[in-house]
Amino acid sequence: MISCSRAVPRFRPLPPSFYRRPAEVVARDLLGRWLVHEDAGERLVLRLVETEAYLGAPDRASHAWGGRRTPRNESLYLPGGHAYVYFIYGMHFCLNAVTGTRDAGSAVLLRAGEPVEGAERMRVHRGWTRAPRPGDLAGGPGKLCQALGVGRELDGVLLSGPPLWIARGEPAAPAEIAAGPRIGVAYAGEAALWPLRFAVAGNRHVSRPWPAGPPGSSSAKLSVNDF
DNA sequence: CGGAAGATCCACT
DNA sequence: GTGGATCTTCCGA
Repeated sequence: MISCSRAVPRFRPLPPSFYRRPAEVVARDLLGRWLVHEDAGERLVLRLVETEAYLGAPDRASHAWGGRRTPRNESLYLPGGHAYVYFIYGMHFCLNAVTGTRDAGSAVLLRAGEPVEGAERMRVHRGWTRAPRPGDLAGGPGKLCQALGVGRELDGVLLSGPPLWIARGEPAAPAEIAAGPRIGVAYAGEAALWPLRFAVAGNRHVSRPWPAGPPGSSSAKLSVNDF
């Protein structure tokens, strides 16, 4: 039999060229995509519902602010399409997709996802004994990594195939994308207010309730070019 | 070399 | 809504 069995269209990875665009563009375009981690024969899949863009040197909230370069954030300077994983608060990991060209220092933080496959395994990873509620498994950057079993060993890997990649999935329509200020970056001054947090409007798996706005408004019209 | 802060999460009041 | 956990990393002295 001819080996034509390589087709895995359902989990076809996004190409590196997808990531070699501005972080705020990639952050929007990642919503609805599938984040896949394969480990020890088990496949865990999340549909991304919340992201944040970090713009590099000009962005005070970014680990690459002012061109800061240390052993810890070295992979943040890889070409777009690589993973940047870091350890924070003494107990959590956060996963980013690096964007732009080599040395740009820009990335997208993957903040929340909705279980698509392997929810039972994610529940075990997260330590839940009872039925989790929406957001319990991957409704936050630390939770997302714990649910998928992502740690520092994946720092710097290419996100275009096993063990960790992002697949085409079901991209969110631009009209259903909400934008707002990023979370946990108050120290960044004015940059903290830039509308670089994106989510699928109304999705129950986001990390936090969306900032109060006019009822029914998704602030989808907020332009990232306005600052 | 020491101190302080951190792209978080959870339990508790 | 508030505070504690927990420890690596970084910067200033």
